[in-house]
Amino acid sequence: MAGDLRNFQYSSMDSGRLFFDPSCQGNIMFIGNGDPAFRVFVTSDTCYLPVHLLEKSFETENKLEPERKSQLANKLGLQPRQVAVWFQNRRARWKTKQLERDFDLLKSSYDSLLSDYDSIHTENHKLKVEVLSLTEKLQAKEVAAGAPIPAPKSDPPPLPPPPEKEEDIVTHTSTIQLNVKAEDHLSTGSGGSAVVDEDGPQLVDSGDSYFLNNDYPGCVVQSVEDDGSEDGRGYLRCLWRWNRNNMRRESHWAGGSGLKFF
DNA sequence: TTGTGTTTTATTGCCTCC
DNA sequence: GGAGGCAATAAAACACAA
Repeated sequence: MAGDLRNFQYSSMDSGRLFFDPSCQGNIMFIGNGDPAFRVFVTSDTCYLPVHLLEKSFETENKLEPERKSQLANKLGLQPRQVAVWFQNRRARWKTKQLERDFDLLKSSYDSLLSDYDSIHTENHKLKVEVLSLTEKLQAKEVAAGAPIPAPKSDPPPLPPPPEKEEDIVTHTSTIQLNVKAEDHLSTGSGGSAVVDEDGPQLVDSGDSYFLNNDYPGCVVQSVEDDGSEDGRGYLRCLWRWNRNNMRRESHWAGGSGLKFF
């Protein structure tokens, strides 16, 4: 094959010596000794290795219509089937990468939620301690004034300390009885203050719309009182819950929509 | 040099759409 | 029924550490 060797630099990764083939109308060169498998496409300002040409085409459209397949195959000196296979494998690689990106996004979202959970849990504990302290002060004041003292229904046991690691949260959460009923939540209305359920220490609503609910064991539930639909109904929605073995949180599970209308 | 892990190319079987 | 897509996987090439 007639021609000469020229320096080639496509990028920091792709460089070397090219065999320039003047018989190819000046726009195709070959890496090394001219093996057609290593041809390079040259425009006025850019060199394309075959894979670059395929990549460029893939960026434009990741599906390959027959006409474009034939064009690429002709240009690259490949069988149309090889071009099709390349696109197929390229789509598979893209999908894998996309899954990795999605996973990273979900993980950062999960970490953020976990952080929110921790701070809410800490705040919850502080408020409970404050309620107990104020209750004791009130009782002492009533004793001093000679007023009859209503017997407390029960002394809520102290909450365990807030979890610090994900594994701790699993254990810790399983120690809390989730027995606040939806009515309890709804009856707290717009007061916005933390409420201690009279059966125990499960507090749960700070007046916002996230709480624990017996209809959804293990769930953190959101109450949506007006979903914007014409029927005017609201609904409860399980935002996430611990899976069966309390090993991890899950936001979707088989067997239900996670919605309960009221 | 060799064992091991990764990447790329190609094949197979199944599914969907026209 | 044929074309094309996808998932799974085999085979070859390649990279790299011991």
